[in-house]
Amino acid sequence: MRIGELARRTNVSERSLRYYEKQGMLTAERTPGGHREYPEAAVDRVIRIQELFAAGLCSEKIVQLLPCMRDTDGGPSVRATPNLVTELTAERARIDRMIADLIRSRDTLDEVIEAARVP
Amino acid sequence: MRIGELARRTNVSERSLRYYEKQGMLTAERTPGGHREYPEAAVDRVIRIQELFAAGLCSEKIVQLLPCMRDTDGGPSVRATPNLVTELTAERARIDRMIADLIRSRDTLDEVIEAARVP
DNA sequence: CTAGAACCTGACACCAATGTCAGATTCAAG
DNA sequence: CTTGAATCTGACATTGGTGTCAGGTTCTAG
Repeated sequence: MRIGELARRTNVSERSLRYYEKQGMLTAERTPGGHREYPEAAVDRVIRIQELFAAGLCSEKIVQLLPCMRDTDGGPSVRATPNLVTELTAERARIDRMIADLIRSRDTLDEVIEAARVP
Repeated sequence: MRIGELARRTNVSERSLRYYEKQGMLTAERTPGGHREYPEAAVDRVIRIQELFAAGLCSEKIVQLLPCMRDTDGGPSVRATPNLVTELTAERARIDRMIADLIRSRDTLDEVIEAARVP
């Protein structure tokens, strides 16, 4: 598929898709004229990338991580180096703290919302 | 307490504390010479602010939200307006999605970490 | 009184993903 | 072939919280 369709299906702007490519997180074949041609699996990949961004990983980490992920198409996955594992473990801890924070904030919002609802 | 101690105790830079004040999220008495003097409750407040930032709320929303929060010192809290409640409800939904995303990303990391650990 | 630590304001820089625009090229349908 | 939609590259702007520096003032221990 081409970039327009990928953008529509993933809800990610074309701008961002090109950015992902430049960062090495996403690759595409090219038509003779130079237009990008994506495989079906790109949809899942882009969604994964977005999730990882949302989790606070920078593109550099994601670049390292992606080849180690079991893609939905079951492609062969690279084994993470010990060094990468260390980094990812730290990221995991950070994500845990993030989730805890979010839950506290959600509780705070719930309190305020509830207090406004009931006299 | 003064800004240095507050910064140390909350792990938030003095720079950020001054910024919070300028945005109207944090107030402080002033000494005759102009130095900020914070009450003990400021510690909790700053931590709350950080959590809300981490949850993706912008300072403007936080400004509206703060007076509606039951402070740890049990101060009188303002009732959220219906309009604010609507906005906060949307934020709450966003936080829920965020948590779901984070959990998926954490699972992804776990998979990669586990795959690297076991041959 | 004094020295050094702490604080003040204001300004500029940064980050990293994304938005946006311009001008040129390619694609696909008629 | 033509034409309009889609895509290309490259450049500049934005965002919002934070870092950092400069130059000056205030505080406090001795």
